[in-house]
Amino acid sequence: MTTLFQKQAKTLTIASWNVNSVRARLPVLESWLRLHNPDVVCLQETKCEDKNFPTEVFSDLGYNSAHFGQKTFNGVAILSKFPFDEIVRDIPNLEHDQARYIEAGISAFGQYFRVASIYVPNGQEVGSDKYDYKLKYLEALRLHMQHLLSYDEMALFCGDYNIAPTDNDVYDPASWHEKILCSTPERKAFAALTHLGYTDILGFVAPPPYTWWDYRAGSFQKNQGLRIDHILASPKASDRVLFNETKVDKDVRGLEKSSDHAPVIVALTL
DNA sequence: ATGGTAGGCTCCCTA
Repeated sequence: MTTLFQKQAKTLTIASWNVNSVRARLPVLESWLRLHNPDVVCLQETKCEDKNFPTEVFSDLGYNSAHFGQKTFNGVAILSKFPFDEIVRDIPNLEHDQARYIEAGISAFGQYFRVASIYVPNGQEVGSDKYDYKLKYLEALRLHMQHLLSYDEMALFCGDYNIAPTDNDVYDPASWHEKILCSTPERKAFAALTHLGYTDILGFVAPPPYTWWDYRAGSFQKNQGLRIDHILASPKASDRVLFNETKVDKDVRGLEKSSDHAPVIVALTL
């Protein structure tokens, strides 16, 4: 028997998945959404313009969608069972170049929270122009996340950060030593985000769950993976995280025509 | 030092 004054705890599930082309991934993505039915989904590498985003497929599954895309490369989206109160495309005060960041304010069960879907540049090779761009991008992201901390909200920054935070997140640390995704400046840039006060939610799972396996050389079959997809939670959000329901859905990576990344999933109690 | 696969799109780039 509940009273008017008793609040019922609700669980909110949020998933993040680099799908490596939303249109190529539709069969796998659609069946995965039907099976897991997460409340909010952050997608990266949609690889299409807004006009080609399959909005109807997701609305048929009960999702509102917000997409920020471009032709051929990059592209990020947020799907939500709850309506969007606010949508921000691109990191504010960053000169627009590539579609890699979208953020939404969402109200669920009478509570407001913020979710961002992020696709950090890969960087290609340490010392390259693309590597410099990656580090600049991470600094702009840090400044934005620092600013948002002052809002004191529940906030989740989900996506493909293209950084393995420690050697524990790499199948063969010796062969990846100071290579792209693992170099010290990249790791310092990632640590700078957690040092702001955000929690790397998957970092508490043991053993560290890999989220990406190269398509090449049978990496998945040999479990030669890296943990590069992350969910960073603000203090108010991390207080609500159900850590035993935090995971990577490795199974879907083994399906035919799947992405080279697996989805990461977190649950919050509201 | 290089190759291996996948996606989008053009005979190559990004990952």
